[in-house]
Amino acid sequence: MFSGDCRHTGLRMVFALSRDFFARPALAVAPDLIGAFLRVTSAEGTVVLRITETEAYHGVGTPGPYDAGSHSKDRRTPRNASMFGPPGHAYVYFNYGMHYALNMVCMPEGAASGVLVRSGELLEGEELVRRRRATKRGGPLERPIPHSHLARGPGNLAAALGIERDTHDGLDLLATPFMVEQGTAPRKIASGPRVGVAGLAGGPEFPWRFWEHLHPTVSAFRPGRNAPRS
DNA sequence: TTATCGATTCTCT
DNA sequence: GAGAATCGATAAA
Repeated sequence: MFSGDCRHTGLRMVFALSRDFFARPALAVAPDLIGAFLRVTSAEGTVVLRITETEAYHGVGTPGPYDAGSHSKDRRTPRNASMFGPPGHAYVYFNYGMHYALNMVCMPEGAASGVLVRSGELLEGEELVRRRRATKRGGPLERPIPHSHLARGPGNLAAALGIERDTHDGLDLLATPFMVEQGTAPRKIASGPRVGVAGLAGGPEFPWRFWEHLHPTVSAFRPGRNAPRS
């Protein structure tokens, strides 16, 4: 499923994912993104990580069961507008009063669908990420963050990449400052209920979370309120 | 190992 | 005004 333009960046050949890759339901895209590389550039520098955990969210216009856990389950609002935009763009939202989260928009324009990028393995830019994480915590850390936890969980991943709604919501993922590239295939992909999603949509009927089996960067599972246990 | 709780503010009803 | 696609610390088991 990996395809796209080929170009040279220094010594490395880079295969950017294609627009068509994202023009599918998020449920199909989410497992295919495990192992892909995500590159984000800013004035401070570049961070590259390998995606190890994703979740699919469907909204209006996307085939499949009604997804009550999705921000775009019923209608377009100012917050979720990017989710209805063209595929291969970013949907960034602010949550719990302190965290940003990054989604990759799927399906053709007009239909709402997105993949939440939950965790990644840091490949480049560790020093910058450590600085950003320390800044977010309001000062020097009492204990250094383990390498595998630097982009573990959606809030931490957004902080590691320096992503905020004002600056990144709606931007193209296939152009600077983003770039989503073909990566290295995971050994094994596991799936299960989504994290923190309330009700039936957070239960085993919706195994819409995907991760690389046994990978240390994958975040801990937390059931949502009233989510049925399997 | 698992459970609970506080921090903090946006979004939608 | 209620609840939220979270995180990390601390308490309990």
